[in-house]
Amino acid sequence: MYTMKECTVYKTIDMIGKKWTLLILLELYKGQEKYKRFNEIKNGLQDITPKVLSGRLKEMEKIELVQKNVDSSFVPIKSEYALTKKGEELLCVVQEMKRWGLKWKMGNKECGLTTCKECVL
Amino acid sequence: MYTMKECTVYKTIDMIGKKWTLLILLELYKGQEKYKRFNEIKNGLQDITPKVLSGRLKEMEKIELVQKNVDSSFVPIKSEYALTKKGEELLCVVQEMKRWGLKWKMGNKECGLTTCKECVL
DNA sequence: TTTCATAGTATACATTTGGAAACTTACTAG
DNA sequence: CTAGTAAGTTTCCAAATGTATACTATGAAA
Repeated sequence: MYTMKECTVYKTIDMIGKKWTLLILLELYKGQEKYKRFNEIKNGLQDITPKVLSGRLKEMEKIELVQKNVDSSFVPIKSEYALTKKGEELLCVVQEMKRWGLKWKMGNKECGLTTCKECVL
Repeated sequence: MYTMKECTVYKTIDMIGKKWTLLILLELYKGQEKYKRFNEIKNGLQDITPKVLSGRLKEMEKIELVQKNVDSSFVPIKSEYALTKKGEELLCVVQEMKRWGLKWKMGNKECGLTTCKECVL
């Protein structure tokens, strides 16, 4: 018999539906550099606490949305995070959210690009 | 100064990011009838409790994703829910999730249609 | 020697969600 | 009178999640 848990959408939401996950994804996408450091992400997402960010990044690494590189030859140690292909392809979900959010105005002006790497809105 | 809370994506996730919201949306979309009754939705989403469903439907009505009609001439009372235009247009987000979920296989076979109104996967 | 920075971890606590189960109201059917 | 149904509500509890604050290691700089 059919169960909810077999539903693709259900499974997907289960993977990416937690608070911050998609916002971290978007933050990693922004800017011109592929890799971002822990504190860069943290500062971009102002309200996130290191505990939560650290937790989410680990989950995201595990399900292969994010790839982590550690360079311990640096002092202080240098950790970098980037989107994987799988993670990058999730951006279309974020873009649809943005498109929808802009259309059903929530006080924001449209920058014109749902795929803009620069604007913050 | 710029705050996270002004971000369109952030605001959108805040509105629709809670557990069950998108699944209820999808459930309302399924089938041939525009309107669905409380217990139909509940049965479609097996694991949802009436408390949670009731709560989500109210939130969704408030932000105008869902339209509710009550016909109290019926016995027992008849409540029906349908997607609004605003709600319907959120389905593209769900569709992108489905597309992504199918591409990065999670054990499901593709039905071929991300917009299928019938299949459960 | 004290301070600073990075990239977190640890601890304690508060708040938010969600879930299970029983209960409610109104009317109808047997 | 009892049972049943629809559409929830209520209560209580557990788990997930978030927050604040402090702390860690390492080495460089002042």
